[in-house]
Amino acid sequence: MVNSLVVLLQSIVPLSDELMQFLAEKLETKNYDSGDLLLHEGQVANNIAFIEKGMVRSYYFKDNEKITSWFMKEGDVIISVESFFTQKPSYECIEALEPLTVHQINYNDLQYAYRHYPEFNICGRVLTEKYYVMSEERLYMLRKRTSKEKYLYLLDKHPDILRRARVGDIATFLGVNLETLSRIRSGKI
Amino acid sequence: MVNSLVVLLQSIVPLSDELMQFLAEKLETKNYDSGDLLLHEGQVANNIAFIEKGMVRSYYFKDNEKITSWFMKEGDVIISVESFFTQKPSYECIEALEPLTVHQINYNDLQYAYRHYPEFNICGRVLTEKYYVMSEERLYMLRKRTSKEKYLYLLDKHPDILRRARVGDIATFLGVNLETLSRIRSGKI
DNA sequence: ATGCGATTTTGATTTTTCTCAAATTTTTCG
DNA sequence: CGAAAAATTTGAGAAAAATCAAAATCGCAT
Repeated sequence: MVNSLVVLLQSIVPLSDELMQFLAEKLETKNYDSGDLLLHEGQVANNIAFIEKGMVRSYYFKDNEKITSWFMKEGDVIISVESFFTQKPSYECIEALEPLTVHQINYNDLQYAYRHYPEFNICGRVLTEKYYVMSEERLYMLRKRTSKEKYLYLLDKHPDILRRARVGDIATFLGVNLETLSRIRSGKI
Repeated sequence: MVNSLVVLLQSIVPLSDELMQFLAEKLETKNYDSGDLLLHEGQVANNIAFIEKGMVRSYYFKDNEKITSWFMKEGDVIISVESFFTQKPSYECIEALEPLTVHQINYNDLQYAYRHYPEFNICGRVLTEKYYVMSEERLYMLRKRTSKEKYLYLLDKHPDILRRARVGDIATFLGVNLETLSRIRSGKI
């Protein structure tokens, strides 16, 4: 069901019947297994997806190491920001960390909706604003000085991530060594 | 003159004469001296401003230290993202680092423009997308491991900031000690 | 030009974090 | 269930960065 997405959009601005009809036609539901990639490095992000169930992370390569850029879960709208907005090849991958169900719409259909249903631009703007604010919050977190401060902030704001994601993936997100994070978690630091 | 702002907006989407008229009426030009605050901590960000000339930084307090969150300069649109979008009191301050000229519009007028001139939402969305991408780029920079890597990345992408801003302000932005940054700059690290 | 305050640089030492290596625990799947 | 793989924890030593203290330089106002 696409219901939870409709609820989200309607909470921003009432949608016309035609727009609802258009979205219902264009939205595609997809399922992934844990470990599957929704977006590969070098590929242009062609879809924007709403997570019905499960969790993903985006990551990029640096010196052959996978660096996590963020985690997203049910209720979130996911894209590779830069690639989708600029329609250039992505430096990021998006990986399912759990069995995953998403509803997605492609770039062209989305742009069509923006052009033909003016109120939909409000949805687009408000959602973009929301994700921008969240991006700034991650910046706030990463500028914390010590590894322990970063960990504690993440624990406070996103305890679910610490429960559901791997230590190694969280470590690269925080810019901390895997072993250091393990020591922090077990109270040795 | 508000010309450079109009050029920016028109490059995103053609604006109707009425909208241009509305903006011309509502935009207010303000000048600040170096060191002046455009936004104080605890104040709700009421204006979104386009920088005609000069540079600013946003910062917040942590343990009585001012932590720089970003630098913005001529051609940029500046706000305290979180406070303006959510209309809650800001944890950030915005400080002029040089003599500054901005053109600003207040929150209510902007919301009015979004409601009455649908095409203006496109401007809003596209600008927000652009700043979102830039925010993600800062995250990329901060996740670099060593202090030197962060410095070199900033030098590569924003050499003007390194020229125009104080070492101490750049240091808190990068999450690096002032003395460490000084040593990196002089090649001792 | 000159002196004061702010900013930046330099030095020595301590603390934090990383690295490498290995042991342990957990998860996956035939 | 049980073996293999993956993930996490632990330990010891090395490297990076922070801290504290002081000197040097810069920028501005008189």
